[in-house]
Amino acid sequence: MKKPVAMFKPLNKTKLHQEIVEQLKNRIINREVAPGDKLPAERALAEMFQVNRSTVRQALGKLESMALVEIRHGEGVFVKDYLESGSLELVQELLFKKGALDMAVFKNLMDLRQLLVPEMAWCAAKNRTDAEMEKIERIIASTNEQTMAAADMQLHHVIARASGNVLYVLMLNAFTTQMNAYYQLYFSDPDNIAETRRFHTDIAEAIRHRQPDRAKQIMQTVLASAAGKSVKMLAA
Amino acid sequence: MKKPVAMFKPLNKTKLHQEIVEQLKNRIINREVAPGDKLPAERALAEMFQVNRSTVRQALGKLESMALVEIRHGEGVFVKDYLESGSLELVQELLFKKGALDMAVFKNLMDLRQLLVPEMAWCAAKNRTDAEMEKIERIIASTNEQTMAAADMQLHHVIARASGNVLYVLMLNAFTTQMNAYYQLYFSDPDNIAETRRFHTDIAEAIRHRQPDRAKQIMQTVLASAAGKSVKMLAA
DNA sequence: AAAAAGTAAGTGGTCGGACCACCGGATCAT
DNA sequence: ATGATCCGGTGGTCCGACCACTTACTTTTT
Repeated sequence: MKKPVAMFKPLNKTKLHQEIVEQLKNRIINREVAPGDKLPAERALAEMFQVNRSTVRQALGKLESMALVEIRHGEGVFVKDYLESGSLELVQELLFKKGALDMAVFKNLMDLRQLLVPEMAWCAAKNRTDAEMEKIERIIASTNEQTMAAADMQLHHVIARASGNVLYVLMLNAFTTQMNAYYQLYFSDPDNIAETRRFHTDIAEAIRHRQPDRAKQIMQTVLASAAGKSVKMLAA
Repeated sequence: MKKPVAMFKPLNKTKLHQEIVEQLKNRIINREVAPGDKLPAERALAEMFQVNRSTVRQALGKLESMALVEIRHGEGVFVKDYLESGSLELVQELLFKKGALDMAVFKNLMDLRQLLVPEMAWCAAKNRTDAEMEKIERIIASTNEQTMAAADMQLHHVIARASGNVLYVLMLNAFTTQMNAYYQLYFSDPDNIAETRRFHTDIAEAIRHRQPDRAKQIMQTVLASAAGKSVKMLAA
């Protein structure tokens, strides 16, 4: 398989059940259907969407594992309050609630990042193994302007693993997955690329020398700077 | 509908697809199948589990939304590395990986809690509305020894909402959902119930008077104490 | 010989239609 | 009233068929 370098991106071959998930998810998150409401029966939904019942069932199953609905055998499908039970996967939906990016949620995300990631770096500087240190340096060495976005994500991931706390890794995954668009915007500015490169060498050095406080401080500075710039860029 | 006070709890009417999810999930998390491995075809799995293919498909769909597998049309189902992509829902599975509670993961969880929850309280004391304050006091007023566990969870939830950061709420959900067993153990000690009651009035006062630093400090103290006790209780 | 086109087999995606399991309310018998 | 029974609505599972996509192999063309 050859890699299409600057080829067109493959079209959305949206699967039917995915589309159903999207529609229902949006209506639930936008509160067009209230928590506690009963959804139409599977057979009725199938009729409405003009698809087979098994397709509807597949979609409902996914909504259930997102804790957006509760399926009760013999009774029906009921909408849940996602603020009561929803999981972190919902971040992406909340970020783009009414089509546009919700600035309040974005700031929430930045705040949380500002809290978590520096602490993560602190732990990494304290607990890292030599193998992990090597991996960090390999990532930094083998990157260039084009791949900076990917490298930055990888680096964060390795740092999370080096922290010795699995939960940091899982948490980072939840955010990372849907931040691509934002990363692309951020790294469209060459200044940011240069700054990130500097940051990478700095944080690597702090972790190499096992200096938790310094690693934490570097992260704090960089994130604060990045968050500030992002808000400005997104305002435009 | 009457509330069954100390009634028997409903039995496990395990659905077939749930059981399939369990089996596959465990094998993946315990690395019995490696990331990148191809699972048997749906038709083959159906044969092995002695169920219909649609049941298998339902299970695979759930595994996919947990980011444990990747389903590629025309190719097959492939195991993903949950550390690369898994979400916070996996906490429960990791906690009980080989049947028993994994102490390392439990400590990870406590660490994360110690980082997040005090910050959450800080924000709540800063941003709370009067309506939220009322809700807090209502919860505290209407609780007794029996309902302390539930009240504590509710309180945390309201504080999360009062923080003004949706992500705290979602994050708390991810943990809260599967902490019932732990809560039950913790509140089996009357001393802990009494201490929690004191804590509730303290934190409420700090939030009422909008004293972020004090709220944070109270949370830190209480969580540190609770974490310490828990580790001891679980060792037994 | 190399490249292109075609073909077949394997796999996930959707379909429709059937039956089973479960719940809630109405009805009936006591 | 109380309990038993029935019945309609709903989710859970099953079957077997066909469609859509991918891969590897074969054939044809150049």
